[in-house]
Amino acid sequence: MTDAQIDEKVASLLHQTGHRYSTVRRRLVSVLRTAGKPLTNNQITESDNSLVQSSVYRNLNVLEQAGAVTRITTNDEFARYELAEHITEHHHHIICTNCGDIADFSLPSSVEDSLDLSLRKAANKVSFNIDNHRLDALGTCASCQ
Amino acid sequence: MTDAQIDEKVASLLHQTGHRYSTVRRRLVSVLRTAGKPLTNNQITESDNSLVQSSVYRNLNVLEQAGAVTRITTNDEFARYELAEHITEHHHHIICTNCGDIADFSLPSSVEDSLDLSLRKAANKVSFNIDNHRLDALGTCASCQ
DNA sequence: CTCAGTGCAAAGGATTTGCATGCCG
DNA sequence: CGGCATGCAAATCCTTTGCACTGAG
Repeated sequence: MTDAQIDEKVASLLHQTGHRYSTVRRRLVSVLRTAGKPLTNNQITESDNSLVQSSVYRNLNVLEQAGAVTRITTNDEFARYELAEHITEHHHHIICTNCGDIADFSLPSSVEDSLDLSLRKAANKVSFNIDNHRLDALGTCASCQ
Repeated sequence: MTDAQIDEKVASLLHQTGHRYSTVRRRLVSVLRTAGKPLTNNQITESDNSLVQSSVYRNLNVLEQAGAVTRITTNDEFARYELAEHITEHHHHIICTNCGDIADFSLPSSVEDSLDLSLRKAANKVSFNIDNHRLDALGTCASCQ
């Protein structure tokens, strides 16, 4: 998706939920798009220091409810945000268990498919409805090795 | 693993790291074993109200560093703990996105194997060393549907 | 104009820590 | 005994919220 297409998509999502695509929200989307990986609130305000902590939190929540960004948690104490998958595409994360840094990756669709099938079977047994899955690889990044 | 075997294993892990297998720690292990799914600090103190919040936190950290329990985070605001996989066995979680409740499940080993292989390939591309993976299914539990 | 959005500062809430006391090895 | 472990209360720190002001439509 091009930058313009992303903007259009996010604007549409926001308007559908009765929100404006304000300057701060545009900057947030821009930072997340450029990063290409999930960012903490701190990483966001460091990337663009015109942004204020509380506004970032508030707007990430708005964008999440609009379906434009996704909140993810690793095992450290910070929540991270990335653009939603219908804006980027389905992917997974490699998480550094030492410093918390994240890289994105994708799986062959054959693997995704057999995974989906197995998940659906497993969910039946415990009476859950599955909407989605989340697969993370845990290890150490290049600079922590 | 039988209860006695678990106790022995945990005791060994603690002693190796210079800790005692105290009464509180025994109760913690007992609660986690009985639950059969990851619990929050609150769920733990509710299950055994002889346990005190701060001691539970402190001892979960000790047990985690000893390798006896694993800390996991869903997308809600609470950390959860379960017995480590070399005490139970490799498994995954189905997380209710509404109430945060968790159920355990396992995958056919054929699926696990192809997954592992794909993960290793993907990790190479971004110079990560993979230790482990984490696969969660996200959906709604029976009582939230 | 008007109301959603913003920045600042203060409040919330899960988790951690200091300290005096208790108890295992 | 000696030091790790515990309980209580206070402190931390990420995140949320109240409020007065600003700005988009």
